[in-house]
Amino acid sequence: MATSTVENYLKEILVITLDDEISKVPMGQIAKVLGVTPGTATSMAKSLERDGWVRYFPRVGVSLTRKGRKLAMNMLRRHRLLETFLVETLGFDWDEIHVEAEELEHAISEKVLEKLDDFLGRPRFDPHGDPIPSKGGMIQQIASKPLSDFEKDTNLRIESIIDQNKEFLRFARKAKLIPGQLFKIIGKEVCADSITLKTSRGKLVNLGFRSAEKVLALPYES
Amino acid sequence: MATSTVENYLKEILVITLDDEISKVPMGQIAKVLGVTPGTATSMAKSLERDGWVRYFPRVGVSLTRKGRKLAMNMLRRHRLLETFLVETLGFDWDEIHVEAEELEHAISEKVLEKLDDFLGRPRFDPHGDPIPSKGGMIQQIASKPLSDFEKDTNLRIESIIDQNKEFLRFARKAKLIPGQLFKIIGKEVCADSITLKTSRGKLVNLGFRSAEKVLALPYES
DNA sequence: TCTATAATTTTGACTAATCAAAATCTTTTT
DNA sequence: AAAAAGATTTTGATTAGTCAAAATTATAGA
Repeated sequence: MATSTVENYLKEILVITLDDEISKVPMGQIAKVLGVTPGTATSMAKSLERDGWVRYFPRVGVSLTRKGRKLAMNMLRRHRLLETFLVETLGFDWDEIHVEAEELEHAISEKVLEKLDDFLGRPRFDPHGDPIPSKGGMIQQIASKPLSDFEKDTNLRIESIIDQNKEFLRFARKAKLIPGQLFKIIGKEVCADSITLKTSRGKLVNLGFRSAEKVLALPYES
Repeated sequence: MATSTVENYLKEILVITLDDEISKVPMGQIAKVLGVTPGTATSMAKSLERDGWVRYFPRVGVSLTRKGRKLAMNMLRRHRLLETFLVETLGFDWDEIHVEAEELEHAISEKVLEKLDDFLGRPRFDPHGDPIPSKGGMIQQIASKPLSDFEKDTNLRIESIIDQNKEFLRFARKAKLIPGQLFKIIGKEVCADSITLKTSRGKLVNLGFRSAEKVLALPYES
C-alpha cells in the first residue's frame, strides 16, 4: 500500500504531466509543488522507482509507470469527487475546497468513494469544470474548453454547461447559453474578470469569469 | 499539531477511561487495542507526556491531561458524526462504518466537520445510539440501562446497542432493535433467561439475557 | 516468604520522510 | 571556450513510529 506521501507525489507528477504535456517531470518542479527541498524530491524519486511507481532518469526527471499512473488517476478522481461533494452538498465556496479535498482524498476508501459518487449522481466534471476520471482511470477527453479560455473575437459554439446549480441553469437558459448556440466573444477584460458575448442575432450577454468557466465551448469557423 | 497516531492513542485512552471508569489506563491495554507491542506503547506514553497530552505513571498507566482529553473528545465527535453521515447520507450499514470513520476522522478539518454537522441537522446521537460530544467536548449523559434491567410491562425506547459484533448487529437491525425504536416488555422469565418484547406495531422479539444486556434502553411514558 | 508468571520497560535496530549544505553536473552567458 | 548561473544529487543528520528480544519489576500462588 502506498503512503499518502507517495500518493501526493504521484498525483502531482500526473497533474504536471497533463498540464505541461511533457513525459518526464524534472525534480525541481516536483520539489516546488510539493513544498520540499530538491534533495528530498530526488531521494523520493529513488524510492518511487524502487517500488515501481515511476521511472527515474537521473538529472532529467521522472515519468509514471502504468501502475503509478493508475494510482495517480485514482487520486485525481478522489480529489475531484470530494471537491464536488464539498461544493454541492456542504455548500463550500470554490476557493476553500482544494485544501480540504487534499486531506480527505487519502482517507476515503474505495467503498465510501463509490457511495459518494452515487449520492452525487455520478458527476463527470468537478466544480472547476475539470473532468473527473472514471473508476478505471479513464479521463473524459473533451476538445471543448471553458469560455474563459478563449480570446476576444473568437466565434464559438456552446457545447455544455458544467454547473448543475439550478439558479445558474435557469439564467443560462434565459440567456440562450445552451448547447448548440453560436456566439462571438466581443469583449474580454481579464482585470475586470468579465467577458461579453454576442449571439448571431445581436443579443448581448455579460459573464464573470467564474460563470464563464462553467460554460464549455468549441471554436467555430464562421 | 497532533499526528494521527497521537490522535488514535488519545481517543482510545479516552474510550477505555469512559468504558471501564478508571483513571489510569495500563500500557498493556493500550497496546492491545491499538495493535502495537507493549514496548511501543510505553515509548509512545513518554512522547505523549513530553508533549503534554497525558500524565504517565511508570508501571501503572497513563491518564489524559485536560489538553489531551479535549483532543480525544474532539476525535470522538469526529468519529461519531462521520458514522452518522455514512449511515444517514450514504446509506451504509451499521457494521461497515466504524473502520471507515476511523480513517476519515483524522483527515476532516474543523471547518468541514461543522458544515457536515449542519447538513446532518446537528444530531446528538450516532447510529449506534452513542452520544456525539459537543464542539466544546461535552458529552450528553444519559442514564440508559440494559434491557435486562427493566421489569415486565415497561414501555421503553432503545438508546444504543453495545455490542459491535456483526452477526448481532445484523440481527438487531432485522428485529428493529435500533436506537429510537419503541418497545414494551411483555414477558420476562428470569429462570428461563428470556425476555419478550413487542413493538408498537405488534411485532414480537425474544431475547436471551446475554443479548438483552447488550441493548441499552430508557423507560418511556406511553 | 519464595518462586513462577504476568506486565512493563529498556535496548538496539529499522523505515519513511524530511532538511541543510556541500558536491556535481548542465546550461547559458560573455 | 571559460566562467557564471542554475539544477540536481550526495552526504550526514533528525524525527516519528515501530518491532523483537532481553531486562526489570509486580503480583499471585504454593
